[in-house]
Order: sequence, then structure tokens, then C-alpha cells
Amino acid sequence: MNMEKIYDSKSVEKKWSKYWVDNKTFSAKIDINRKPFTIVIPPANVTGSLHMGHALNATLQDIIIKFKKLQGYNTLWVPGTDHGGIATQNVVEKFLKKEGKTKYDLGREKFLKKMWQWKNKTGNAILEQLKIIGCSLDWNRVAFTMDESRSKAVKKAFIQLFNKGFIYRSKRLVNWCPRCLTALSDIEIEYETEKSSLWYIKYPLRDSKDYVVVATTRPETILGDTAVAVNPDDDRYVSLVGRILKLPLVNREIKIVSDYIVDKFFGTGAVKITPAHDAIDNEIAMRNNLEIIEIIDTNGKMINVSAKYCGLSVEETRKEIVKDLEESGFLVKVRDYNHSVSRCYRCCTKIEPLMSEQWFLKVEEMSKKTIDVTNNAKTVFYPCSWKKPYILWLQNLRDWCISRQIWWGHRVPVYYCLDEEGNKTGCKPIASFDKPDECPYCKGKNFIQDDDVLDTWFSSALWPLSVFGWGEKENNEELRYFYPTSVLCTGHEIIYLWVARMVQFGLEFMNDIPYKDIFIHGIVRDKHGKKMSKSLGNVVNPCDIIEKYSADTLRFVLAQIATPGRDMQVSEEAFLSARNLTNKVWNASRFVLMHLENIDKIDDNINSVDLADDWIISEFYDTFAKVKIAYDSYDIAVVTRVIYDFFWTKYCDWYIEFSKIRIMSKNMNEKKQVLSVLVYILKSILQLMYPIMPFITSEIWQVLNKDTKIIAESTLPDKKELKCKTSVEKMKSIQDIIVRIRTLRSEMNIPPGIQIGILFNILNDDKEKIVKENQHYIRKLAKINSIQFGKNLVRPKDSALTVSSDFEIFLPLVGVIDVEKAKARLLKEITLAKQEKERTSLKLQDEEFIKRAPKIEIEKIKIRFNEANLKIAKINENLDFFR
RNA sequence: GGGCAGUUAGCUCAGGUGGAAGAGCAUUUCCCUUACAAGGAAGAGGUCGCAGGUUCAAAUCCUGCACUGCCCACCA
Repeated sequence: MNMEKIYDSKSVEKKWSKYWVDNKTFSAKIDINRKPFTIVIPPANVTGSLHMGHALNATLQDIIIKFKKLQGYNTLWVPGTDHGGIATQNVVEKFLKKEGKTKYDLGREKFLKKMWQWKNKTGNAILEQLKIIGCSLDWNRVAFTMDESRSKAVKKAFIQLFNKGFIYRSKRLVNWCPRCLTALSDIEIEYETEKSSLWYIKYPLRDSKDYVVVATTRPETILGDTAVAVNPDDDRYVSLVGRILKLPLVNREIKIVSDYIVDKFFGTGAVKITPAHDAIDNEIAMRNNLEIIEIIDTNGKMINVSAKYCGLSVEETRKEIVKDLEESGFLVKVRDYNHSVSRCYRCCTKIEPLMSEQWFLKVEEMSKKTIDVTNNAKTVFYPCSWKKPYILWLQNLRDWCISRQIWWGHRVPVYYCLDEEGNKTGCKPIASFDKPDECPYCKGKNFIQDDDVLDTWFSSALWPLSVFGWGEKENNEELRYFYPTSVLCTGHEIIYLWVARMVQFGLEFMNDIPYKDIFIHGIVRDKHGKKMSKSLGNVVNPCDIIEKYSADTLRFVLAQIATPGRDMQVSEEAFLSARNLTNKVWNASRFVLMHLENIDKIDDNINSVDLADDWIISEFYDTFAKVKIAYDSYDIAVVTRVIYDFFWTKYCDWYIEFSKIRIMSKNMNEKKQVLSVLVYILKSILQLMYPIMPFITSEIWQVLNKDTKIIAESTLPDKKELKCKTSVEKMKSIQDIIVRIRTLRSEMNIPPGIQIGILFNILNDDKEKIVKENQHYIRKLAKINSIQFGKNLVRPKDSALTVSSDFEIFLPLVGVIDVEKAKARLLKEITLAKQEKERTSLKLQDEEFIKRAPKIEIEKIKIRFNEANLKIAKINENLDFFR
């Protein structure tokens, strides 16, 4: 058999990732006899290359998919990428800038051509990287949010919503990025605390010498003020409501209005109202029928203001205004103030709220349905703590601004009828797949398409439908079979941007949820808990890890830390430890294979006759059960830990060691017997590990099963009926004895090379048989060359000893024994035993405890008390020898 | 302002339906024993953030508080 001494992850991983792709191992077809298990990948932006977040996200989905496949499901994991709207356009614009050009120099058509070139060149890098980490995606189904099929889905969805009246055009206050030159939705902005000032400004009354002082963080917007608002319950101002103010510097006459939204206790309790450039002011303006004056244009420059300020930037204007206010005596005071400013989530430029005509999507009805399916547990969050904020968000959701003033994206499929001079006729616009032939209203034949493109999240929201060809194929069997998908796996940063909207669209277009389970994982952080970012220089690149260690190592570490919903830290040490595991797996397998070499055939049907076999099989099924439960709640961290623990501490540290003894046996049946269990458990471990570490397990599996199926197409074992669970208890006794002797040897400084004899007093007759039957294990693992069993053996002179409630072991060491050491350890043991006796006897004297505690607990304490007592007596007896 | 997490060994984190504190890494001692020194054996190391409460019994449940992080908000 061909297992090199050192595992060569590089060549093995290369081989298998190619094999899976070439053989289409993970291609899925409709199979009505099998249950589907489907995941659609969160499509990565074409701008990106794989970072730790992607690696984690992909690894977790892959683990789930692979496990379900082993369980016999017809699994499908759909790959794909997202065109990434603004983010991607920004990247290409940056390249243009280096050439000294702007997109306007090229024009829309040429610019889009450039975008496509760029996408075609770099867009698939991330998919290739997913192949490297071993993802079992169906590569026949790679989808892109702007490919033909997905574009049809977007058009169909838009037209349907448009004709239903859910999509409408309106001029309102929107979040505007003056750098990207586009509107953004409410969740595409991020807040950042900024050190700024609060300016207190006098607004004089028109008809008296009095004035009102307002506090503001944006003095420059004074130019667009159309009112001052106060709280109707504010005694200071109640008499002023309705009075007229003269706006400083501008001299426009504005009213004092009242509105409950105004906080009496903030600033002066009077707030200046700039309806065109502030969301709250805009609301107040709506309620009070105020004039809206736009003073900032889409470039962030002043308009509709006096020549002095016209054309200045917002920052410049602020300086000028403050200076002018101060000079003319309107500025009362300035104080330092921290407040949060909104920034574009794509370029970090400060958002400028302004009035703009945009396309909006009504969300009320869809949100209501989405809340319902969440409350009815048709969709379930893992962890469930996301349910509450999710519902809260849906309840307060405002209509979604879906249009963007960029070029890269799905162009709004709305057409306007044109007259002969090329002007819009004013006929109702038409939503349509292609340019309409004829206007149904005026019979005109000239049309122009809307200039805007859709928010990139609009096409993302259709992803679970569009990947199956919704909108393209009629009578879609694939969609019927694979939809709804089984689970959505993503980070919490896009729950609102993406997850909620997919559910809304799924319910809208399919009348069914897109997935039942929503598995939210944490964010990968560095070892200090900081978010990874290029600017901090703390980015751990998954490709570097793969290069340095292996893909299996990377996967294992990510799996190990993936507690649902919690952020996690990665560090170099974690990779070392995972690398050690792969090494251990390799070597344990080599051990098994080595001994299989001269064996013609082993029985596939294991039948255990030995305690060690019973024990390891029992432990395996216990582990297997725990693994299945952990998968049910997507707790991959637990899955990983449980498997690791079983493999290392049970299989390697104990079972393989036990096996060695029987393998050495001359008896071929005995040899075959133990090998059959060794192989059976090893294969099962490989299967459990395969979803986490697919490469090394595939390689070993193939060596073990030359002529049979690859591990990816294997099936997990059914539960074996175990003879009894008592093997675990019995084994504990044997292990306890071995550990005790080892401890004694270690503390007495007896080198492992020296074989010793022991005297073994059995104190508990129930244990006699089991200990005697398994003494070969004790001999071998504790390096004992002779055991003398007895009931009342007397401790030989110069011997160390260890005592439990079941037995007493003497370790005679003539000439070698360090009497003081032996005595010291007895004193230590007796101290512990006395503490135990003290603790338990106090409990047993406690009347309330005896009265109220469950019987089983009282029994446990009694046993512990008796054991402690016995131990103390035995140690005392032996301590006498040292006196 | 509201909400949600977290606070356990030097570090990273498990555990937690209440009934004798766990792992990995680091550390100490011994061992290159024919799967593995990327290993094995044995040890040391914690009043489970603070203060109350419930209970026979609290790391675990409840209430406050502190600190850390995240999310949401109508922070003028």
C-alpha cells in the first residue's frame, strides 16, 4: 500500500480538487426518489478575491453539503458571482482615472464594454479559489447576477412589481453619495462618530427685538431653512408658535412651527428646519406644509443661493457662513460636539441627503408576509437571537429606493414614449422586457429607456429563484424540485441587505419561502479581536494559509471556531494545531494500513468479542450521535471538537494502543478481528472528518478502499446494535488502573524503559473478573512484566502504592524507590481524600439536603463518602510502614 | 436612547435543562517505545467580571452594576 511517510498535502489537494471538477462529482440532477438538499452560495462580488470571510462562509456551507450527501440526500450547492453595482463600477473607474479618463469620456456604451472586459478577466478568480479549498459546488451551474438568465429574472420581477403598482417613481429626500453620484437605499449608509461643533445661532423675530436661538451641526444649511420648529409642550416657546422669524444672512421670512418630534431638552429646544437636506426636517415639513428649498446639488455644491455662496462646496460654505454669522452678530456660541455622520458604504464619502426623483418599491405588504413566516417558524434563524432584530427591522421598513444613477447594473426596464421631436410625450411609462413596438396610449413608436440601473441587491434578492431559471423557463421542473432551498448560510452583516429581501421576493414571486433555515455565522477577526482590514495590516489571507499549511488545515480551523452567531479569532497557533491533526490522521491511517499489508481479507461485518472493541464501537456511536445533533443546529464548532476528541483521545491514545497488543498475536483470527474493528472505526472517522477535511480523508479512503467508491460518494454507517453500554464503565476501570500506575511511575521517576512487577489487591470483587481478563492491556500500557493478584497482599518493603475504592496497587522497587517521595505522594493523596470526606460528610449531615435533594444525588454523595473513607484507611495503613 | 452578544487557566475558547471546573496553545518533568518528536506519558495552573437574590445546592437561574464588542434609532 502506498502511503508515504510524510503526507504531501500539496499534490494530494491538487489531485482531488481537479478530480472532483473533472468527474463532476458534485453535479446534481433531479431525482424524485431522493430528497434534495439545496444551498445557493452568497454570490461574491466580482471585484473580490477570496478573504477569510469568504473562506469561512464557503467552508461552512461545504461542510453542511458534504455531510448531507453522506447522509444520502441529493445535494446541490449552486455557485455564482454578483456584479456588485457601485463597488465594481468604482474599481473600474479608478483604473480609468489612472489613465486620466472618466467614464463620461467613454460614454455609457464604451464604458460598459470596459466593465464587461474587466469582469470577464477577473470575475472568476474567486470561483477558482473555491475549487482550491475543495468546495463541492455544481460547476455546471455557475450563475452571474448579470448573465442572460438572471437578467430575464430581474426584468420579469420588475415588470410584475411595476404592473402591480408596487414600484413607483417619486421625488423625495434620498441618501445621495456626491462621489458615486447616485442615490443609495437607507441600509447602504454607514454611521461614523465625528468630532464636530454645535453652533448656536440667533434667529430674530420679524415683529420685535426678540429672537430665538437654534442649535445646529450644519450652519451652512441655514440657506435652505424654511422654518424653526419647537415642541408644542415647550413653555418657553409655546407663545411664539406661528410667529415669523427673519432668517439671518438671507432675510427670508420663516415661520415657527410646532412638532412633537422636537426634543425639548436638546440644544435650545428650537431646531432650524431645512426640508430639502435633512430627513427629520423633511418629515416636519411634510406635516406642516413647509416650502422645500434645495440648496445643495448632486455634486455637493451650493445652488439657488446668493452669488456669494453659489458654487461653493458644503465645507467651504460652512466656513463662510460661520464667519458671516459671527461678523453680523448672529452667532451666540459654539461648543464641541460629537455626532454621527452618514457615509457611503462603498466609498465612505459623506452622504448628502437631498431631493431626487427615484424609483421606489413598496415594501409594506411583502414585509408583513415576511414577518408572518418568521413568527410562524417557517423560516428559522440559527442562532435564534437574530429573530427579534430582524422582525423589528421589517416592521419599521420604509420603501426601498431601488434606482441608482450608475451604469453598471440592470437598466430599469421602463420605456418612455417620445414625440417626433424626441421629447417625452407624458404618456404613462411602460415596463417591458424589450423596447415596446407601440405606445398603447398614443400609438407612438419612439421610445427611450430609463437611464437608471437597479440596486445591485435587487438582483441578489432574486438569487434563490434566478439560479434555477425563474423568469426564463416556463414549467420549471428544477425550480419545483430544488426550491425552496434548505438553508441559507451567511454573515450577519447582510441580514437586512440580502436575507430579508430574498424572503420578501421568494414570498412575492413563488408564494413560498426561499429557505427554511437561516444560519448566521460570525465575522473572522484577528487574534486581538480586531476586524481584519487592509489599513490595519492584520489581514490573514486564506490563500497564504493554504500555501503554508493546506486547505484542510484552513478548513479545520474555520470549522473549529465557527460557533453560530459569534465572531471568532484566527491566529497562527490554531493553524499549527490543525496541521498537527492532519499529520496525526495520516499516521494513524498508516498504522492501520501497515498491518493490513499481509492480511488477505478482513471481515466487513465487525463482531466484537473484546472489551476494547466493544468500548470503541460504543464510543464511536456516541460521538456520531453528538455530531448529528450538532449539525441540526449548525454548530460546526461542536461537530469539529467532538470528532477531534474522539479521534485523538479515544481512537489514537487508547484504542490503537490496545490494538497493538492483539495485532502482535500469533493467532490470525485475533489479528483479523482487531483489524476489522480498527478499519471499521477508521473508515467511519474518515467519513465524519471528510466534510471538514475532504482532501486527506479522500486520499486515505482511496488507499483503504481501492476498488470501491470515493469517500464523497460513500454513505455513513447505520447504527450498530450494541451489546451493552457497560463496556464504557468497564473500560474506565482499566484505564484508571493504567493511568494510576503511569502516574506512580512518573512520580517515582521510573524510566519507561524499565519493566516492573506489581502487586494487585482487589478490594471490590465485582471488578476482579474484568481486571484479570484485561490484564494484558495493563501490562502492556503500564509497562508491567508481572502482576500478582490477591485479596490481602501485604505491601512489600520499599514500594510505592496507589489506592482507589476498587483496588490497591503496590509497586515494589527495591533500591530504586525514593521513600520520601513515596511517602510524600501518599500524604498528598490522603489530604485530598480527607478533603473529600470532609465535604461529603458535611453534606450528609445537612438535614435540608437529605430532606430535599433527589435520592440519586444523596446516593452519589454517600458513595463518595465511603470511597474517601476507605481510601483514608488504606493509606493510613500503608503510611504506618514509613513510620 | 433602544436592543443583542460576551466577560471561565498566561493566550484563544468550550461547557452551562443547578448536583465534585474542560480543550487547544504556552509552561514543567520524563521518554527519539517498530503510526506519529508536527509525537507519547505524567504534572502545574482557575474563589467561572462585580454585588445581591432564589435554592438543600449556583460557574449554571433571577435582578442590578461594571467593562468590551456589535446592531438599530427621529444624536437638530
